[in-house]
Parts: sequence; structure tokens; C-alpha cells
Amino acid sequence: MSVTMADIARSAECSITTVGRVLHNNGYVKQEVRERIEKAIAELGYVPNQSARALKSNRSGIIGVLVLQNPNGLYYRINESIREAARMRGYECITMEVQRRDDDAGRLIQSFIGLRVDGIVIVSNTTVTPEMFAQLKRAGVPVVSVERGYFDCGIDNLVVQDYSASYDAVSRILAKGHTRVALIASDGQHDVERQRLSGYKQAIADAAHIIDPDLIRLTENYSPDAGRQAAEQLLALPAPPTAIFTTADTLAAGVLQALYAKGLRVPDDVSLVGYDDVLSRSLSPRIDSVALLLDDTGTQVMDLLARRMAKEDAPPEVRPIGTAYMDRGSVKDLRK
Amino acid sequence: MSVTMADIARSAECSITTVGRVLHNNGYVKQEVRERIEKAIAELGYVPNQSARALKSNRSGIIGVLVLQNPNGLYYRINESIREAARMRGYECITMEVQRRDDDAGRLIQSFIGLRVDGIVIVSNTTVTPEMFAQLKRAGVPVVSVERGYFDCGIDNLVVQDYSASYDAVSRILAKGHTRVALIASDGQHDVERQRLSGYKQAIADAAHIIDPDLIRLTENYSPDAGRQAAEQLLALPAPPTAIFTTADTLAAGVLQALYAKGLRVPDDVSLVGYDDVLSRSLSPRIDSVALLLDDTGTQVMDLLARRMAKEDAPPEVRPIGTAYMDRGSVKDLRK
DNA sequence: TGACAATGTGGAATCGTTACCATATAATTG
DNA sequence: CAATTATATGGTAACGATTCCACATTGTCA
Repeated sequence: MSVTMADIARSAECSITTVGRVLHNNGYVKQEVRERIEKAIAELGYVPNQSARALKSNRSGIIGVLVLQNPNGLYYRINESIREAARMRGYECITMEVQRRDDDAGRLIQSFIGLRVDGIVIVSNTTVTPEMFAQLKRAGVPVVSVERGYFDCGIDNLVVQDYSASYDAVSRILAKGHTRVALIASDGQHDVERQRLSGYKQAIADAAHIIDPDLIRLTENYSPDAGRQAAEQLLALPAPPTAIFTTADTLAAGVLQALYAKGLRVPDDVSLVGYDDVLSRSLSPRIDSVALLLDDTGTQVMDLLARRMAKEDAPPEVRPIGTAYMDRGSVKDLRK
Repeated sequence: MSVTMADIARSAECSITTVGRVLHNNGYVKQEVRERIEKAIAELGYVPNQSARALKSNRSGIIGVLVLQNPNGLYYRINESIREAARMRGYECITMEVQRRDDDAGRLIQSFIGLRVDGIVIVSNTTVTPEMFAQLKRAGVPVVSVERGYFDCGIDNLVVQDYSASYDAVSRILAKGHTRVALIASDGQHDVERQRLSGYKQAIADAAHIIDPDLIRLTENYSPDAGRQAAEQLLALPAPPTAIFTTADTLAAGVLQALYAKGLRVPDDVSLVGYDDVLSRSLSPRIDSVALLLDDTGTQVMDLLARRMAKEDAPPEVRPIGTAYMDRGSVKDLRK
């Protein structure tokens, strides 16, 4: 069915070896023969069989990406960044999504091993067990984790500096004279949620304000609905906040819905700041948000993988993913 | 480096053939030997080499997905639907994105042929040339197009019924007593844009209203910014529309921004309807939208591909992707 | 003119899995 | 009991590309 090197050799009346020499542009080939071969390749539409190459070279040219299924656009952006960088280096990506937190990521990792992927990227800390890491290590597959860290597993990490980003964002709000700054955050058990919460608390404390538990709302998930409900509770307080910091743009979207229903405006009545910057272009009004600097994430991932492919004895590395506070005027300056 | 069937055979003291019998669960194997082999597989962490399988069986188990790069969440949803259905049938997906409309989709298709993908899915009508289709046909790779159609290429299509969905949405608005219904649509050259425009016009005409060119705004792209600018122009008209129909939720998001800036509310001051239903949970307020019923899209795609893999002489098929008007009360009833 | 390099070409083994054929023993039937 | 069938196992040739080795044919220099 498909065209092989043997077909080309037959058509160009030469050996398979010579066809290989033309394909890889090495060794000596007479100009005349080279032209015959190139003509045959074009005419027959020959494309090298990657399976055969992979089998012989023990290199699939495929990077496996494991991502937690999530309607959050952030993961798609990370995914794209990785895919682009991978393609630059001659790799393709296969993305597999872990459906729920308790889903068997192991099954998917088995698939990756079966495909003999040249590297694995774990996006956003899905539940990978130590046994899985052990098998990956035995199989010699380099692994990098992105966004949230996997420490003590001997793998490289690319992590968002959530504590400092959160601290910085809240500090900016406080600097504009706000004293009652609320937090709406997802009540996840992972480090990332704790980091963002800590950053908020520390910023409040450092500004010599009191941390009011009433102003901290932990939600079950990152959905707009959760954000809306939390905002409704905050607005119903005897002394409602003048500013709300959310740990996700999707939560902030819900806050805007609650405000809209009450006829309140941002930043006139309430100030609002999001996180991840995934809905910045879509909300009314556009809100300040903590953007993740993901442009070079893919490159960093591929760098780390390449390093592991070369020599795997280097100690695990942790690199930061930068953040930037996007100021769009959704925080009112109370000092004026 | 990696564990092979030969390793298992050596460890379990049997032949490679017998290992194969256990792996595929066919043929006769003595219980005792079977257990030895299964033990060896577990202990050594054997995972079959897909490259070797693919080479032997001429079946990669991979579906190639070609998608137009677009920040629109819609494509991600289609992608996911396909990926899930593919996995159900034992396939994995490799997604490649065409950067711009004039990007060389051919290069990516060459990659797919090299990987010997078992099928190709083209999402949203990227620029694939007739020569490419010819090469794919020669290589015997089944192709299905999703969302927008590729006709006269001999491939199966899964297309959104844009004309009727658009007609229906506008008719619903008109039924509530609106007479000045504006349209904000992207000025694309593709059939899909024309269909949506036609549906709008026909609905207006059928309701015996006049089609006012001032109320039709064609934008350069689907960005919120484009929607906002178009809305600003509409609101500045001597007789502004009482309702706005947009051919994308992203455009509607921009309309909401324009309204927010002017202090106008939906649906009290202006009625608004979106399309694609990708931002339904995030906007304030939630707006009516034409949702695409994508739940079974992946299954349909895999069905069509499977049919082509079996017998490729069937005539090209066109199947509709259903739509549903999501009523969230963003259209005011003027008759009350 | 012989020695040696540069140029040019083909054969065959290999990667890991599968499919087919061959063979051997145990169990069952007329 | 011989003939047949079920059970059980191993050898080997592919699949398509790559890599090494072998062997030509030129050209160049002492």
C-alpha cells in the first residue's frame, strides 16, 4: 500500500542503500543517480515510515503530555507552548487528559511507554504515583512537570511563583488605600492553593492590617458559579470588602456576575483582580489579573528534557514560571 | 534499554511465540507457563513496543487531527470530543495546528503520512490543497472534515447547520417583538460566514421586516475588540437596534464591554444573543447563545473513519452537527 | 607504475513484534 | 488400538529503515 525505500530503489534502478544516502544526504552518490532517486521520491510521493525509523533508532520523536482535564484555557496555552517548542526540535506531541483527580494516570503513562515517547511532560500535577515514576526511570524516559511541582521524585520542575505573585497582587491593592481586601480561592489541597493563600495573608499582615476570616472564601472549584456564590456572601457582610482578589479569572467572572446582578460596577463600587489572565479580553470590564509568562515555557520544557536525554545524572532542577501583574484599571485608588 | 518479548521469554524460560500467545490471549498455553510469563511481564515492567507493532501491522493506532489555530474554545471542545472517542476505540490523537490560513498544512499532512496515521480529521476547514487530498487518497488514509465542509474532495463531512441555526435564533428574537435586529458577523470568505449571514437575512425577510444595511456589521475577525467596535458603531446610529445577534460568543463579549462602558444593561436596554456558547458561564449577564451539540461529534468522526477504513468505495457522506438555542433571558420580550 | 586516497555502489544484519508453519505430546473417539 | 482431535510449544520470515562492511572504480601523488 504505502511507498517504501525499496519502491524508490526499484524505480530509480539502484540499491536501497543508495536511496538512504540521498535521503540523509551523506555518503557519495553520483549526480545522475541522485536526480533519478529524487525524481522517483517526488513522483511516488514517498514519505519515510516513522514506525520503522523509531524501531531501528529507538527514538519515536514523540513527546507525551499528560494534563489534568480542565475547562481552564490556561492548560491549552501551556499545551500549545510545549507543542510549538517540541515541533521546533523535531518532535510531535501526544496529549492525554486525566479525567478526574483520582483517574488512573498510570494507564496513560503505560500508553506513553508503549509508544516509546522520548519524553513526558506532566502539566498541573495530576496524580502520578511513585511506582509510576519508578517505571519511567527504569524505562529511561525523561519527565518534566509544569505549573505545579512534583518534588522528591527526581524530576525537573517548572513552577509558577504563586506565593510571590499573590503577595505582589494583594500588595498593589493595599497600596491604593484598600483596607478590606477579600480573597476568593479554591479550597484545593495542593501546594499551589496554599501558596496563593499564604501570599495574600502575608501581604495583609505586612501592611499591618488584620486578617479577617470573613473576607476569605474558599470555594469547591474554579467555576464562575463558585465565584458568584462567594461574592454574594461577601457582599452580604455587614462590612463588605472594597476589593476582591480571586485566584482565578474564572472565579472573577462569577464575581462580575454577582456585581452585575446587584448593579454594582468595577472599579467604582468594588475593585476586582483575577489570576491566570485567561479571560482578560472577554470580561466587562476588563480586569487586572496575574498573567503567567508562558511564552518560553515550551522552550524551557524541551531544554530540560534534552538535558535529561543527554545525561540523566544531573540533580533535579526547579525553574520558575514568571508572572506579570496586568494593570487594566480595575482597582480603584482610594487615596485620591 | 527497554524490555522486549525476548527478555520475557528468557526470564520465563519459554519461546517468544508463547509470550505472544499470552499477550494476545489466543492459542494454547499451559497454566503454569502462563503464570510464569505474566509474572515476568509484571516484574520487568514490559510494555509492548508500538513502533514494532505499527511496522508489522501497518496500523499506527494514531489519528491525526489538523486544526486551525484559534483562541476559540470551540476547537478545544471538538478536539476533546474526538480524542475521547478515539481512545474508546483504541486510538490516540496527535493534534497539529495550522498557524495561519496561508500556512503550509501540507507539511503537517506529510508528517501524518510519515507517522502512518490511521485517519485524519480536519477541524474547521484549514487550507488543504487538492494535491494533498490526492496524496492522502493514494496513501489510503481516510479523512473526515468537521465543522466546516470540504466538498468535491471525496471526503466525509460533519458540518454545522449554520443557516438554519442562524435563521432560528433571529426568528426567536423577532418573535419577541423586535424590529431593529442588528447582526455582528465576521467577514470571512468561507461558506460558514455566508450561511450565518443568509440565515439572518432570510429570517428578517420572512418576518416582513426591512433588511437595513446599517444594522449589519462585518468584522475582520472574531475578537472581542472587533465586537466592541461594531457595537459602538451600532449604538451611535440615529436609530440604534433593540437587539444584537452576533455570530460568536467572543464578539458578544465585546458587545457587552461596549454596553458596560455606556452603562447600558442586557436585556433591559439592549437584547443580545451569541453563538458557539463557549463563554456562557463567564459573561455578565449570561446571554442566550446558539450551542453546538458536540457530545457525539467524536463518535461520529470515528464512525465515519472506521467505515472508510473498512470499505472506501462508499460515496462521501455529509452529516449535520446539531445546534440548540440556549435561552438565558438575554432577549427582552417587547410585546409585554 | 605502483600505492593510496577519494568517489561510488550494493549486501546483509538488525530493531521488536506478529503470522504462519512445523512439531510434539496428551486426550478422545470409533 | 489405531486414528483423530485438542493441547502445547518453538522456529522463522517478514514489516521498512538504518548501519556497517565489502567491493568496485576513478583520480592523484611520489
